[in-house]
This record gives sequence, structure tokens and C-alpha cells, in this order.
Amino acid sequence: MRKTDHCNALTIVDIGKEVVLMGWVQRRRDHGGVIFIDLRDREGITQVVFNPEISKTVHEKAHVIRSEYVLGVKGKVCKRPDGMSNSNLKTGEIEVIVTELKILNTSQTPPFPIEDNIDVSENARLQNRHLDLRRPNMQKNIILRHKTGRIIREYLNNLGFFDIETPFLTRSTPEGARDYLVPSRVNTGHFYALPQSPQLFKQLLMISGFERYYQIVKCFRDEDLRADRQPEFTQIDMEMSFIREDDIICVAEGMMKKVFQEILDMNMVTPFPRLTYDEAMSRYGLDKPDIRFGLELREVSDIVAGSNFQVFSSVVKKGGIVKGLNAKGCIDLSRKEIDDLTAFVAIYKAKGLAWIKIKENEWQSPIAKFFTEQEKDALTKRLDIAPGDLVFFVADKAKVVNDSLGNLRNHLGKKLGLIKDNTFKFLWVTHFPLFEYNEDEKRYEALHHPFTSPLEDHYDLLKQNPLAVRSRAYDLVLNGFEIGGGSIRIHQKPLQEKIFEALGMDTKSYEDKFGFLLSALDYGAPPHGGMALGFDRLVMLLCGETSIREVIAFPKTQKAACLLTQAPSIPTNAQLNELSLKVDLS
RNA sequence: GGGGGCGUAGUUCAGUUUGGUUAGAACGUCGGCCUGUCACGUCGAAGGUCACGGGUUCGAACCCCGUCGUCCCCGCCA
Repeated sequence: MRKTDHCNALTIVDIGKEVVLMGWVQRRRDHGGVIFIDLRDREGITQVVFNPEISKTVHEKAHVIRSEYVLGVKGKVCKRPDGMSNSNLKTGEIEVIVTELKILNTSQTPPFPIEDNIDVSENARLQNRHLDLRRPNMQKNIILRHKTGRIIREYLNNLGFFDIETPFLTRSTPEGARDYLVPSRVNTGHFYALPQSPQLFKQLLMISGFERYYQIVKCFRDEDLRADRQPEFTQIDMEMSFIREDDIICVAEGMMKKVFQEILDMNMVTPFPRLTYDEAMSRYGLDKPDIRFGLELREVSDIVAGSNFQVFSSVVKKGGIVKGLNAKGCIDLSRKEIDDLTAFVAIYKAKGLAWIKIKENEWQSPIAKFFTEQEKDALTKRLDIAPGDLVFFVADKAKVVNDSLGNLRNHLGKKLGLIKDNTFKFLWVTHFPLFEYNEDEKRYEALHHPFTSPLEDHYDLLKQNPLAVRSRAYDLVLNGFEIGGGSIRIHQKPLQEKIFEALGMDTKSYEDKFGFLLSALDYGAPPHGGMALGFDRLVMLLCGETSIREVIAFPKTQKAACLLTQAPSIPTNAQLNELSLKVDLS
């Protein structure tokens, strides 16, 4: 018995054919006489019929069939009796009358039904991921992931990119995320690190002269997990020589355009809008703004600096800022809802959330009385205030104000239903700061990574005012998710050394850690740059999911465990001995 | 490292506020009946370490302490 057709394939044109279907039992309907079974494979469902009048022995054999049994059935494709077709099924006008049954395997009753929209804990799903993955929606997600990868490979291949593998067993580099370490048996006491990204290798490949490289590749970061973060995740990694920002941006835009066209049949208009980092922060409070809706932030520090409301004026005096967010038409939010929003911004360290309800003839608010008419007029203009509005303010250090109001903006966008279903808005954020200051370690750190090139006319600022230096880095944002980022890299040794020095490393330290890169830069490194896209996040958004776990076949839990395989596990003493390792849990 | 939610039958939940007889429901499962269903119908039955450990109490799913797991978030994620 050989499978002749998939379970979505047969229709009225196949009537009369003898076929063999193989698949899983979706559902059994035993009428005592006739038995109906919905047979499922990866493509669809076909109803197969066991009729004692056709074959008594086969019908008898069919009695033991249960959910998720694996069957091979041979039979004739027949038109269903009048009025018995099922318009929900692609194969709903036919059925296969079985003349020969092979039970290829039995099955335990599954712990949850193999169908979509099941109400079952993620725990149960992950413990039985092999069954969870049988569900149509998971099959759809994983297949869509495959197709997306195929489209991207084809796109980059056509543009002359080479797919080149880079090592997983590599060396730990300072800065960035925590590394996953792998002990070396042959080099006692030495460890490899799994790559956080193939960053340095792809730069070396540019220096090697390949000009265009890509890889869809796993990366590893030992940091805490989130709905959109897994310890191992997949990047679309690209690098190009002899290019400027616009070249790589254009490649990425073309890729997204093609993916959305072919996967979702949606036309993404290119070029995508661009914002500088400073503008994004100013208008949205975040470096990955969701531009599917308005509700932009406006700074009002200048207006309230001299006001009688001490909370605002004193913050401005101390170098902080005050920003407002006008929730248009939201005057009817209840006191409780506003309290909830206050609790929401507290997550981001905001000490309070000031609000004003704009009535026809007055401002209803605990703080309205502090403002003069001139101040009110200025706020009205700045925040586009009109009757019916509800305006929020946060006053604090810039980081707290932007964090809290930026996230409040996203929260309100969802809560108020301002985001249309099935819309996708891309955005480039450019000109990121090159450095940020780490208060704990009292030193500058690379915001992107230390190989990012500063803007050419900012070279002079490197010494005098490092925080003012802007970089040739760009992030690709989709619906408020950072789905990619990259930069033009430093390709000249002296500049790279300057950056290491600005990061507080001395010659010995950077020679020790990055000597191989500096030496490579010294042998005719071409100008180059690239980017990496978060493949899981992209596929998640394409699938309309809210967690990347839904598009990863075997994801890990928040404690970075695999519930299916019970990884990670405790090694045997023999394994530890071989590696000269001792575990000290004290 | 921190905040919050959840953990009771195979599954999803109720019961916990106010401790008290035999821990319920739905779906699923199993068995009987049923020849046109497709969420088949119908009659019946089985199924529980109330996450784990300790404590309080005459008595704990329920109160207290601790642990574990899982989800969301902050920190972290060059």
C-alpha cells in the first residue's frame, strides 16, 4: 500500500478513482453501522467511510480505531449523497469508501485535542510539543517560516550574496550579552563561546573579498527570556562591501517587500519612512516606535518651567523634562482607569502621572489650578488640546519620561483600539548615539557594538563629547518591534583603535581581545557594512502571533528549559572529569 | 536580582473570601445502543498525590511558612 494522494487533494473530478490515503485519525463518528473517519495529513482532511455493506471485515476492523491512530486506507472516491456535502472541507463533496484498511500505528489518547483554538496551557503544549506541532495553526506557522526563509535565500542569492557558514565554537568577546560557554576537552580549562552573532566573522569575510555574504543562522545569548526573546534565536545576517547606508537599507526593503508580497500578498510601499533616533525619542519616547497610530508625545518643559506647579518646575530646574501625551477624546476614562495607567507608568519608574480632562469651559484636574492662562494657551497649542481630550504628563529624568510615556502610548494604542488589525508599518530609525554611559561601571559603552562607524563629521566629538557622537547605525522597526539592525562598520585600524580607547580599553586589552580584527583591518579592509534581521520576530509578525515561541518548533521556557527533552541536565561525573570541571553549588 | 498572575480529573475551570459529611462541571476517555455523520446522537460508567514539603487546627484544596514549575513585565538583552 502506497500513499497516492494528500488528504486535501481529492474533489469531484476524482470520482471513481481508486486511491490510497495515509494519515492520522482526526475524528471518528461511529454510527454502529457506518463509521465515518476524518483522516488528516499535513495538507488537509478527507472523510473516509467504513460501510458494512461494502466490506464487513474492514468495517469490523475499523471498530478499534481511535483518535490519532495512523491509518492507510485504500478505497474509491465517491460523490457524497445529495445534501451530505460539507462546505467547510475542501474535500467536502467527496468521500473515500474504504475497501482495505491498514492500521499503521495505534495511539494513546492525546492529552489535548489536535485542533486549533484549543484552550490548553502552554506547559502541556510544550511537554507534548510533537503533538502540539500537529495542530493546523502550528503546522501553518512552521511552514510559513520555511517559506519565508526560502524567499529570503532566493532573494539574496539573486543579488549575488554568498551563503557562508561561520563557526559556532568561537571565542568569547567582552561587552554585549552573556555568552554561553562550551568547555574544551583538549584545551583543559579553556572555553569556547557560542556566538551572540557572527559579527566579526562576517567582517572578516568582507576583508577576505567575498563582497556580499548572508546566512540564516542561530545566535546565542544567555540573557533572561521574554515573549520575543529566546536564548537561541535565528538571524538573517548580511554584510556588503563598498556600500553606504542606503545600499543595505535598499536590500532590506526589497527583501521585506518581497516577503510580504509572497507570504501575505501585501504590497509594502518602499522606501520605508525614516526617523533619526533623536526624533524617534522626542516624538515617541522609544527607539522602536509603533507608527500604526498617532498619540505622539510633546515636550512641554519650556512652558511649565516657570509654573506654580512645583512638581513640574522643580524637575525642569534639576535638568529633567516634562512631556505630554494627548489622548484625544478620552475624557470619559474613569478614575479607576487613570489609576491603572498610573500604576502602568510606575513600572517604568515614573513617580506619578498627571492628567487633565478638557471640558468645554474648564480643565478638570488636580493640577489645573497651578497654570496661568498663558501657560494653558501654550499647552493647548503645543498639545493640540480640544474639548473632550484627556492629557497626560510625566515629569522626570528624560529616560524615565520617555520610557513611561512611550510605553503608555503603546498601551493606550492597544487599549483604545487605535491599531487596525492586519496592518504593518515599517520604519527605519537612524543616527543612533554611538555611546551610552554606564552609571554602574562608570564608563562609556557602545550602544550598538564597538565596530560601528561614527558619522564622519562627528570624529572630532569622540574625545570632547562622546555622548553627542551619532553613528552610522540603523534599526528596522515593524509595528513597534525591533526586527533588525545594522551599521556601516569601521574599516580602518586607527579609527577602530580610537573607539576602543573611548570605551576605556588600553592597548594591551584591545590587542588581546580584538588583535585578530585589528590586524585584519590592517590588510586592505574594504569599506563595508550590513545588518541582521530577527527571523523569529519577523515570522511571528507575519503569522499574527504575539510570541516567537509560536514560530519556533522547539522553544524554551522562561527558565531556558526544554520541557520536552528536559534540557538542561546534570552532567555525569565522567563527563565533568574529562573536562576537568568541578561543580560548586555553594 | 525584582514585581505580578497561575498551579484542583487527560484538558479547561468552579470550589479557597468565611477550614467541616462522599472535592463538582464541561469537554475528552471507556462501555451499551445507533447505517449518513461531520462538535453525530443517546444511555451508562470510570477517572483526583487539590504542584511539592512543612506548620497551625479536633479537622486544611481552603489559613501560615518554604520550595518548585509556568506565563507576563522591570532590570538584563554590544
